[in-house]
Amino acid sequence: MTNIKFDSYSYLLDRTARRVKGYAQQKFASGDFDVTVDQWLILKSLDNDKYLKQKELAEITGKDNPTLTRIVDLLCKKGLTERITHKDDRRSFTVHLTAAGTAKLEELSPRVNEVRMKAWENLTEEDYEQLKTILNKIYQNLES
Amino acid sequence: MTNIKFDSYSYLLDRTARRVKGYAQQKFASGDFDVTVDQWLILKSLDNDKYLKQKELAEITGKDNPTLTRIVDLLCKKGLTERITHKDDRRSFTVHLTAAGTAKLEELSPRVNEVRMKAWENLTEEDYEQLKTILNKIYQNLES
DNA sequence: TGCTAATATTTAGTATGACAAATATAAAAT
DNA sequence: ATTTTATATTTGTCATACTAAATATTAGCA
Repeated sequence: MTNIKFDSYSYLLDRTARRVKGYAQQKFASGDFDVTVDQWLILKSLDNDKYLKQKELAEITGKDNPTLTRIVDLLCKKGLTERITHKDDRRSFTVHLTAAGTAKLEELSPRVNEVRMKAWENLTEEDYEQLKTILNKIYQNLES
Repeated sequence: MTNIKFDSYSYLLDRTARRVKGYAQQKFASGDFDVTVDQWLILKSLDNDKYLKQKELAEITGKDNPTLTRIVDLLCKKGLTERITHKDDRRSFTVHLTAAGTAKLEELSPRVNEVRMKAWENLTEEDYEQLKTILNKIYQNLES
């Protein structure tokens, strides 16, 4: 018999993820962070790996290419990142942080962590580990 | 010290939820379900409670009012639901399934469950329970 | 070399999601 | 009874997703 509860689990997952993102977005907005949650994710990725092709950035952040293009567009318009033609492959752009982008990252890092923490209150270390494991299993179940 | 890992957990949650929804959406599309995942959620809610005000539907499905209005617009355009002026409150509409909507629900139910199951393969009963508990804790941490 | 297939990015179209403001109606208050 | 306040829905705007198609460039192969 097909089990009906999986549909509800999917809904629960979706709802929770939306609330976590929405809560952060509200705090980002009210705190005048001047970036969205998704834009922040790109900045952080570029802090870890200084020069990334958009393709790689998309891979790392789990965004598709069109979405990534638009987020990078917005970040460039804000002067936080810039596109540089890839030296070996003229199809590609390398994206990296500008000085302003680096400054923004420094400025926001502690404040973002502050905001992010709220969702995870009252969870034990074990909860984190279990959640991580389960989410990764689900992710892999749907791989390609 | 502010703990940096909460930002990654948030990302992991977001990424997983997007993949679960995206996977289902792909199957919905390739199987010619003719509804989106979110539209399906509305249909299912209307199957549980036959006559709901849009406000109530929004509450139940966790959508905001403008989003709900638009999803119902699409469902009505497809002839799967209809809006009826509320008898006591002319500000409100009551939404309910048409015959076509009921038929669609019958037809898709088993196929949706089939699709939804995939994400949860290899998870134990205990995993489900833990996930549910943890997600609900997170949800409540961010309540209003 | 020249042709074909693959890859990186962008553009276009539709749907969702959040927020603010507009509209219509109802309920509360004076 | 009239004014104020609250509620239900809609509309507008921007950002994010996903798909498909367009463009540019590179790589592989006959």
